[in-house]
Amino acid sequence: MYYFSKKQKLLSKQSYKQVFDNAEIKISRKYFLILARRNKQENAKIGIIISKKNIKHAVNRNRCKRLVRESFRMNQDKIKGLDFIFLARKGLDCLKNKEFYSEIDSQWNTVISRINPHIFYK
RNA sequence: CAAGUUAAUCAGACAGUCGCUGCAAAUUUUUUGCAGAGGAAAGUCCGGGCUCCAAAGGGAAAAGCGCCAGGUAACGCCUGGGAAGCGAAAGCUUACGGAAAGUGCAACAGAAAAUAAACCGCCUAAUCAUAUUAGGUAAGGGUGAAAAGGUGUGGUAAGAGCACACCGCAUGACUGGCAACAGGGCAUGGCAUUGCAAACCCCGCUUGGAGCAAGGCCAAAUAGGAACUCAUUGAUGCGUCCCGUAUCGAGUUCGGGUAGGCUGCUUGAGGGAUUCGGUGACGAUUCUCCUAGAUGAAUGACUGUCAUAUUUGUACGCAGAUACACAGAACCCGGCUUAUGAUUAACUUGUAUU
Repeated sequence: MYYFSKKQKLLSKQSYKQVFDNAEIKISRKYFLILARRNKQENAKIGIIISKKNIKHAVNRNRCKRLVRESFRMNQDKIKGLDFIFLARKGLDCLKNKEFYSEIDSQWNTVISRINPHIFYK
């Protein structure tokens, strides 16, 4: 089952800091930046950061968050045991939903390909 | 049909799959059921509730408001009325108290900007020879945002409320109105009081401060600490100042409150309907409904059908594609302001037809 609860979120300042300080993978694209780091748990976790500077209206910020979360939810079994931080850049809110998904879904695969030598999953 | 004015309503609908937040129930950790953004949730510009600050006291200062009456928990809001202004009209707009309490300012231009004044002009007199000096004048010219009532007749050296008629203005009574105010009616006055109070100011009314990160409870760590008794007149604090007022130093006895969690938290000046009162804002009455509570912050995604708009292809039956405004609750209400897609109704003006 694909579900998404508080277990899959980064909740505290410390856990954010850990990912920022020792990010093993960086994926930079035009509209966003993904940081990733291995954790010692089974779940994958994600934190989403969208600043007011980059996306002005609260409606669009919420929409981006929800779409990123949805994409993460559908792909989470591929990327177990990793902590992510998703940073939005300017212009992310201009994408339509379909374009949005095609942009992000492909990134999970590149994450796997980079991390694959180090990790085994059941 | 076109242009405009004023109100009101809606914010695509339904079904399925996966997911999130809260509540309830079961079973015990997973299921099932129910509920889950707005008219502006926005700007944070006003006004309250609620909470704490020391008993939230007195005075000064400061700030806000300002036609009248009503509504309201309250307001800088709303309703009705008055006045002034804008518009051809429907209608709209207004910081709309006081300038004879005092002070101040009025750029440039202009002769002069407020105890009036005299550049050109007009008139009189003198000199002198067509200009100068002295006086009178406020009709004409020019300047300005603004120039000390207007028009006409009489009058005069020329003129002037100097006099008269009409209009305007001021004051007083009277009439109407709760009042602001109104009155081509009455009396008095020859006209005084130029404008600016969004200059100081005066008058009237209002205002203590800070905010749910308020505040309360449970509580790892670490240092200060709390109660009682004794001593004392300087410091600190009460978020503008003064008055006023609270705390402190020593000894004894007790304990402490940051991370984190819980609470505050959603039943309320609540919504809907009926009847009654009121021009209306609104008030009263009875019945009925319960309708988000997140906290690295839920309310989403995908698919299908129908509906709306645009557009492409049309065999005029339809088929395909695209789009669907402004915008996201954070303690809660009442307003204001700004953003914005439609639809409907009433009214005004113009045109065409009958």
